[in-house]
Amino acid sequence: MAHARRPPLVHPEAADLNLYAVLHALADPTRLTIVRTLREDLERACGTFPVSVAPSTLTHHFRVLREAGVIHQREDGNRRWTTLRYDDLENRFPAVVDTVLRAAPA
Amino acid sequence: MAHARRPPLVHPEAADLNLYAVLHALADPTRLTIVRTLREDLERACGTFPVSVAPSTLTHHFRVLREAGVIHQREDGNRRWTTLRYDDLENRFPAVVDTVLRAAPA
DNA sequence: GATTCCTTTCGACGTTCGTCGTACATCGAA
DNA sequence: TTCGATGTACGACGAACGTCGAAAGGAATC
Repeated sequence: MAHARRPPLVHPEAADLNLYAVLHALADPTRLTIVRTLREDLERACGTFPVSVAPSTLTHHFRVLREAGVIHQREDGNRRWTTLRYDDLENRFPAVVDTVLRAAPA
Repeated sequence: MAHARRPPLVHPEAADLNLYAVLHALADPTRLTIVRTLREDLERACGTFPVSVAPSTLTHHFRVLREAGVIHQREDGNRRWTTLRYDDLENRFPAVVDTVLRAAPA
């Protein structure tokens, strides 16, 4: 019987998204770079983001984004693929993501 | 010769506003309530906001907002009047304030 | 002067943050 | 089976956070 080798990834329900958690998640240069990258490319592996922090730091930022409901991650072999939960975010907080991205320095 | 009795209030230049500082400032229920109140009423005295924290905590939140460039405060007697720096915010980060306010729970 | 009101400063508290190094687990390929 | 690549978990660190109470300053009023 198949079961998860690693603790399963927890994603909040769309209805449970919290604006303050989302804003906090966006209020960091590394994390906002991740979000902008995902807004352009649909899906990415963890190691392929144009950020310059240690791998363990990157894992931390992914957790913050994931627990805030900003991103979704799925396992595939020893890779972890990440997508933006754009529809859920739009539904709960219309225009927030794009407005923030437009305001952010490139 | 007139001079300030209290340390003068420091406000960042409009050109120095930092998006991450602004997002962090908005990512707190008490502070976002202050911003929403100021978006409706132009100017308010410190003690007149519909928030329920200790006075010293309120002072802390005002400092966070002021140093992020979100609000402006001026002295008048023993009152401190607060306004939203809406034009400066719009200029640097168009639509961010209203989009966030629209997304926030009432 | 004395009093009262508005707001701040200070110090404290427990918590969370962003960062990292190290160690580990998993997978795919040689 | 061994190796390298990918990504996580854990523990640590200094710094900042949100909160409060106590004390104080300055202004208006009695």
